[in-house]
Amino acid sequence: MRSPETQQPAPRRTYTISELAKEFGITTRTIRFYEEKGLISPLRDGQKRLYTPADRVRIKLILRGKRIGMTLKECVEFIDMYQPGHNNAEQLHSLISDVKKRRERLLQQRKDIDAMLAGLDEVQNLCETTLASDFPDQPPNRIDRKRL
Amino acid sequence: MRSPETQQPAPRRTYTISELAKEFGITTRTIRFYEEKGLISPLRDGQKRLYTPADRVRIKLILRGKRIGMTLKECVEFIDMYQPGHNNAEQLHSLISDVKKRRERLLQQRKDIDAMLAGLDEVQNLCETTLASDFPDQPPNRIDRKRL
DNA sequence: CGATGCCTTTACGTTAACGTAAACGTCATG
DNA sequence: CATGACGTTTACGTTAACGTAAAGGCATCG
Repeated sequence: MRSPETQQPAPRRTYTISELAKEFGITTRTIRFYEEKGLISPLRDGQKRLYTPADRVRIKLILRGKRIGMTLKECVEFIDMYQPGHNNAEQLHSLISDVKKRRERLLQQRKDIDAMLAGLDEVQNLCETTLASDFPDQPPNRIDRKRL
Repeated sequence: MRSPETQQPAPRRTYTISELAKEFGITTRTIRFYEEKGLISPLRDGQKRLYTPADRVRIKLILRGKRIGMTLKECVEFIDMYQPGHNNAEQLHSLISDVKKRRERLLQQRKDIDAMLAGLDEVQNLCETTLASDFPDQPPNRIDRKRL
């Protein structure tokens, strides 16, 4: 054999549907649903689905999108931005325009989040100072002693 | 008259439903729906709804929550954190615990957003360098000249 | 006084994103 | 060879968040 120790760089693995479901904390139904909607296209071993590392990444990206409130449609749109496939100048300009819009939305969302985080800080401070002043030296695990 | 020029500090205004709808770019149906779900409770002038500045703020907060993917239920929960109403130590501790959980989620969301923003930057750079190298000196507003 | 504009309520329709159940194949294992 | 543990397809159910339409009240404008 020529050149031993020259195996593929590693990502020669595949995943079953339940492996991925478990890893991501979702159901197999959800993964099949994403396929049904064209978000992923796993290989097949006979009947059974086989997921490549690339499929796994797509799912990861989908879930990331969902966490910030994107619809599945928006998730695909976003993921598709990464794929080249676009060639001519017009398409490139259009893509840049899309990128800019997306960025604006993301920046707005980050503003929203920062505002909410600030609010949470206030609330927590208020709670803690109230606790410190109204219930000083509260021993932990004190039995419920209501009024008097 | 005693102490003239001593009127209310200003927020003596109210809003109609369509005023708010227009301001926030939503429909009156949406606003009524929020009321139906108990998210807001406007005053009435006979039949007609009258919204106070406080109502307006609540709507603003709801929309902010929605922008980052919160459900309406979550929006109310979040808004309710601001309201005092909680008195005893147990409730305060519980509230602090809730605040911490919310903060974790928000921080995760911000991570997600930052990652996506980084991705967008990459895509845009790629587009622009491709444009610069493949289509140098492209005059702006060139008339559509397809093939030859 | 009829049309227009804004408001109301009631109620059925719609879309997204799955959940849930039924009914079946396939392999390994006791 | 029955029994799980996993996989499959098909199909109907569900929830959230409104959309849309029907039918009507009240004021104002020309």
